[in-house]
Amino acid sequence: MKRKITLKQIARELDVSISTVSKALRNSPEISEDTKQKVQAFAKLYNYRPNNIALSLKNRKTNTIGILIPEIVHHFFSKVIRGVELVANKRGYNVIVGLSNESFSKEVINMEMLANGSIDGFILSISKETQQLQDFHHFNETMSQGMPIVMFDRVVSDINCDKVIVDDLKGAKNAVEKLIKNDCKSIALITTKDYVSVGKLRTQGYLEALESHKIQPKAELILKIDDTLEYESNLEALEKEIEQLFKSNEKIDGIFAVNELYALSAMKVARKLGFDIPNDIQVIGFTDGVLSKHSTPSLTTVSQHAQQMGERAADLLINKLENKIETEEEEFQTIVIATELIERESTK
Amino acid sequence: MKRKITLKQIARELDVSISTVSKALRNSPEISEDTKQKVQAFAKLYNYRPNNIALSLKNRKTNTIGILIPEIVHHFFSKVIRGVELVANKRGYNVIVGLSNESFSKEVINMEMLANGSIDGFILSISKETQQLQDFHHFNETMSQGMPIVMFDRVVSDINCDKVIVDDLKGAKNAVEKLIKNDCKSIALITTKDYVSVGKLRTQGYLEALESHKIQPKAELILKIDDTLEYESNLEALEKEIEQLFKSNEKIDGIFAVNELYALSAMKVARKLGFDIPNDIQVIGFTDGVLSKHSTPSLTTVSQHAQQMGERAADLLINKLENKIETEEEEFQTIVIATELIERESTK
DNA sequence: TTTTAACACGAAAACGTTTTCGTTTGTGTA
DNA sequence: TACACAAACGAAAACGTTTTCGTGTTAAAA
Repeated sequence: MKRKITLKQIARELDVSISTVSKALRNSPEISEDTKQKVQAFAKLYNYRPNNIALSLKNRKTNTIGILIPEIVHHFFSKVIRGVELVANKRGYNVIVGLSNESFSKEVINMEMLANGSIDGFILSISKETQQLQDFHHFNETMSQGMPIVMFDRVVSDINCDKVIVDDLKGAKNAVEKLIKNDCKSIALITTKDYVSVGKLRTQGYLEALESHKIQPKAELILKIDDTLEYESNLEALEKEIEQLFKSNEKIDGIFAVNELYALSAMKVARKLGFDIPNDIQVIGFTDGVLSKHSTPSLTTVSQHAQQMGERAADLLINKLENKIETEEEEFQTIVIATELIERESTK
Repeated sequence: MKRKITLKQIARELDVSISTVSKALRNSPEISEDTKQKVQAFAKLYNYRPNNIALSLKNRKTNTIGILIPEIVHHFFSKVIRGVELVANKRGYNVIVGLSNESFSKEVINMEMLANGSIDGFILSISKETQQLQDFHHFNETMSQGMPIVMFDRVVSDINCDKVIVDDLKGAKNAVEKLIKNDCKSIALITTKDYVSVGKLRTQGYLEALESHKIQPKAELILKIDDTLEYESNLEALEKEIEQLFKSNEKIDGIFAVNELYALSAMKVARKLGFDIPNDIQVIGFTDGVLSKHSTPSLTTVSQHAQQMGERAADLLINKLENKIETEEEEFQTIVIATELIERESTK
């Protein structure tokens, strides 16, 4: 087991100085052709590669970006990671992943671990608990130390940093308007409690769509789920709530759900109650998941272009890292990714 | 924007040496109580944290593990990552992610990037292209430089390293035996071409199950899909092939598919042809995906315990990293994770 | 022959730590 | 008084690079 070879070892073997080796390998004109050839040949033979850690220390730059997300077993987030990885790799960066598991403290700890030199900047989406607590000191501290942050999807408007978001409001509005155009008269909304920023915006989109078509929103058609619970393990409870919704509002003929699972559950319950989709009830979800595509009937959804979000976020961050012009009064961008309504079988 | 504070700065401010600061912060008995208090207070005030990169360089240890997988938008792999991250974090390690995108060259490049000091060891699952090419030099080179590797799921038996695998053969055999017990007389297999190691093993499990029940396997009941194509984009082609399978074998009453999508497609086609699941045809898939749980009917599957695989792999790697007893003739383990048949609606 | 300039290379600092091994000071002992 | 010894601290090396700034040698110019 031969350890990796270093400049020092090459220098000793060839009886030259470390500086000479370094320069020879970088093809410096200071070094004679003879020496260059000798050194380069030797380096190739022993498969020399500069040590990244030493480079990072010297350059005070790791060429690594940290991505901090609430959950990785999640179609949306993994697609974002793919986008980030794609451009990061293309631009010579590595990606280090931290998971907050929706917990505030894990988010803070993870940030601190990574902020101590391991990475050059952050791409992150904040945890639910952080959204509830409204405690953002760790973001501010990190940024005040000169480490740039790009937030995506779940962002916090009070913080001054680059952001990549999806147009939740407009996406939701379009979806609901689609239902209205398709002749739905009584459209229910299945959403989350309001502290989830995206849930709130999508709810607002629903309301605006109704309003702009002179439809009076009814409180009993809006079901707000408490999603601090893991959904996967609380499917039955969710389905019960939805069933209740259907039973107390018999005229429901359209459903807009703020995520995939709510939409799927709604379809399942509807079918169980004897409704036909899309003839009796039309359903639209908000997501980028696999379930929508493969469910029966397949689900019409508002696509968020998750991978593109990741790509844009990575480009934003790397641009900032490489243009450190140290211009005081820096400015931050917010990129809004347009949503797209993907029509499938759950709507007419 | 104040940069992170260093030992040197603290030393200068307090008019002591760097060594004293370092020792004071680590509570060395060499330093007087007075000085310790002074230094520690100052450090706390300025939120001093040692620089990870400098530590890595000094200790020749990064406390970071690299995970290299073919694809991240994939339920199985993301669950593995979650497992890895979980124990890595608990044991004080960070996780850096590389994606090969099923490409040999990207796998090699990613390995080389990370092997140059960025990480202490690898957890990986090899790409399809690498499996086809049977070119494993990069693994051998990496290991010969003293960097440990743990392979999971898609492993290569010729390479001597720690491995975490699922008992593909037995899992498949159990599944098929379940179908046999459920009175299936004509069981079809939907699998991949043989170069995919797991596909091959699962096929073998299918054959062994038949054999042990004195059932003669029929070539026409075995459909081998070329999965070099992205499945998602070639769904129709896949469904055509399956439809053909059904039409030329009218007596099929059971299906074992080596992954989720094949199973789902089979169900879809079966329904389209007027079969009832599970009464006319029973279906079992092999996977850990979300689709199985939420499809209608929900799919009986062989679960691979992906997260557990990740956890075991991480423990294996970290143990090796921390027990570097430099005993020549080191030995490698292969951990086999038992599969579990999760019965849902697609079987009786 | 002397001066100059190009050439080829080496020494050393720097990045931020930790740790080993002095060195100084003060105190107690012979 | 001389000596040993502990206490408290500092200098320096080391991890592996890159880069700046010498420095010595040689060949060309004066």
